This record gives sequence, structure tokens and C-alpha cells, in this order.
Amino acid sequence: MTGPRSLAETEKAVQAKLGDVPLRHDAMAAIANVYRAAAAVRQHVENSVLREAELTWTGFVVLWVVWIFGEMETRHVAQEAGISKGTLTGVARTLESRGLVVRAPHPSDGRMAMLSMTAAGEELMSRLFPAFNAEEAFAADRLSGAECDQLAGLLRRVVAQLEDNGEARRLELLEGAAPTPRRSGRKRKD
Amino acid sequence: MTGPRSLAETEKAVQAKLGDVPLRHDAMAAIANVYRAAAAVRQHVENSVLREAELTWTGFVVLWVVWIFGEMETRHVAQEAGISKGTLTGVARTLESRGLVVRAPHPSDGRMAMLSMTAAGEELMSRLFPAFNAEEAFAADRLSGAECDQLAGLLRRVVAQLEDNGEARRLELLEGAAPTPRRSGRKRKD
DNA sequence: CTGAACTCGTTTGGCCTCGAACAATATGGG
DNA sequence: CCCATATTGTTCGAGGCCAAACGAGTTCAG
Repeated sequence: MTGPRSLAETEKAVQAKLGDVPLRHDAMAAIANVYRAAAAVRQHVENSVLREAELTWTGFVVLWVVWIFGEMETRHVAQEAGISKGTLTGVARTLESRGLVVRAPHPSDGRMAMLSMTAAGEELMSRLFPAFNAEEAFAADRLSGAECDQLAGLLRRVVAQLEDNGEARRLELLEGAAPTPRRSGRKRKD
Repeated sequence: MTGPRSLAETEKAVQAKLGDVPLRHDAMAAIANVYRAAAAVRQHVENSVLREAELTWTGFVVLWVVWIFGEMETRHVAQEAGISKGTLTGVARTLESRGLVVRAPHPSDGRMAMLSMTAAGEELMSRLFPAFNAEEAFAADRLSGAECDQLAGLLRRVVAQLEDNGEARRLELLEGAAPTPRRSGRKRKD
């Protein structure tokens, strides 16, 4: 969350703003850094290995999912990639226009669509994935193998906490009140 | 990166695809979880405390920066918030239209613009920030205080590695070759 | 069989996102 | 003073992002 300002400086400024309100500073530092690290990694990878392949981070992840798991229903692809189904429609369209992926109707259920790799997609991924992993390794270069495992473990607990209890928590915060409708979104037809 | 599929299953599939290519599996797991955790936290916070305030994550971060550090040159706001200056222009416009922030010309340098809070912005943040922090604490609920500090420390090392060595690494990967120009971007005028 | 209820992928609207191109301004040397 | 260079914030284009609304298709109860 914070850029080049020193941590101490930021902490002091926060204290000055909310000196009396009790805050969880440890959680603040941990979560803020999760976001900062994610952005830094994405930036680095997009501007190194993904740039030449003209792929975005999300495009790569979707491609990766289809590559690893093979032909798949699009809803499962979206879930694995961690994006909404609406987003997947657009990303899949982009990948399809680049000839890396093909969309096909589900053989027995007319509602579904399947996504699978083309030969060009296969070829690209077998070249790109090792390079991608090398940049992950570069990002983690200051961590030992054990520390990587530790980091992964701590983060998995954060993810699990939100997946297990997030929805209940959000409902609890609303306290029965109707959730504020999203500012954007499709308009009703009538 | 991976959703509900079991870790073991994913590992096995990766091995099957690239059995002979040596990969850093520990770094892969660590970095993938950084991204997953960041997305999960953002999702949760946007759908709880930020929803009612009609703020996006980025809008909140920008507001937070101006709130904490006071009137600021927009380039510094962008840097602190971790977004590009082009993005900041749009986000600041949104916040200004909501009456939370004001833009003013720099007193002595005509190129620059200053951003500062309105009274409404102050008021919103003093209410919103404690709630935001409470959700950070909720996300970190399965971590002890010491583990939060540990997590923050590990992530800071990842960020530092990319900040210190990222650019050199990207240049090295290019090997003198001209970087692929971005697909999008403003067209040349002539 | 038929219609209500559900489920899937797509569309839509508002916004964020980057980086390159640009206009406006500033700075420094000649 | 003038002009080249550097630095700002803005504009632009392609695309990612979500959730709500939607249409097409399925399922199941009556």
C-alpha cells in the first residue's frame, strides 16, 4: 500500500490521524504487503516474459489452466483462474482471436461451452511456462526453499479464512440491511 | 493461481506436462498464493466496507494516501498508491466527482497538480479506515501477531528483490533486443 | 407434458489498468 | 533571448474486472 516512504514515517502518520482508535498494525502491515507483493510480481512478469508473447497476466493464467487440466468447461476455467465468468468470456475471446485456444459446445449439455488448447497454444506454453517459473523463482530469490514453503503456508491460511468465513462475515456486517447495489452493471430491460 | 483442485492434483498435472524440465515448485507455490491471497482480500474488502461507500479498492488506497500524508503532488500520490500516473488521473477524477478530493494547481510549478482532501473526504475516511482495518484483521484472523509480522517480512523481501533487481533482470532477459511494444497505447498523431 | 426453477455463458455499464504519445511548463546553456 | 532537453499531468487505445441482467437450455415436480 505504501510506496517509498519509510515504514516508520507511515506508521507515525497513521498514529497521528487515529491515535486513539485501536488498530491491528500487524495485520495492516501483513495484508498491505500481500497486495504490494502481488502487484510487483505481476508487473515484473508482464514486462518480461509475457510482453514478448503479447499476453496479459490473466490471459496467461487462463491459458495455463487449460494447458494443465486439458479441455474444460468454461465455468471451471474461470474458477481455477480466479476470475468471474463474465471476465472469462472476454479473456477467452482474446485468446481465441490469437489462435491459442478454441471454444466448442458441450456435447450433451447445450448451456455449456468447452475450452481447449490449439497446437499453437501448446507450443507457446511449453516454451513460456519454464520462463514464467524462472521469474517466479527470481522474485523469490531472497527466500530459501523453506521460507517459500512457509510463505505459501501463511498465505493459504489467509485464503482459507476468507473462503470459509468471508461470506458469513459480509452478511454479518450488513446486519440485514440490503447491500448497496453496485454502481455499474447492466440495466434492467423493461 | 489454482482454485478448488487439490494441490496434489495440480502438482501431478504440472509434472505430467513438464516432467523433465526442472521447475522451482516452492517458488511457484509461494508466488501463486501471493496473487491468490491478494485477490481474495481485495474481493472481500470491496464487497464489505467499500461497497457501502461506493469506493473501489484503488479509489480507497488513493484516498488513504492523501488522507495520511496531506496535500500532495499527484505524481507522489500515484507512486505511494502503486499505480501509474495515467491511472491516477482517472481515479482522481472519480474521487473529485464524488466530492472527496480536490485538485489544485501547484503554486510555483505550472506543470504540477496538487491533491488534497475535502471535509467530506476527511469525514468518510475517519469512519471508513477503522472498518477497513477490521477487515484486514479478519483476513489475518488465523495468524498470530508474530505470524503476521513474519508474513509481512517475507513479503517485503519479495518486494525489495523486485524493486532492487527487477529492472536489471528485465534488461538482461531482453539481451539487447528491442522490447516488444505494447499492443495498446495512444497512436502517434501524424 | 408442461411450466416453474435452476444453471450456464454472454452482454452490459462503470470503472481500473498500463504505457505510449502528447501538450504545457520549466530549466539550463549558448 | 532562444532553443534543446527534461519533467509534469492528461489523453488515448486495447483490454481486464466485476456483478447484475439476460437468453438459451435443462431438470424436475405435478
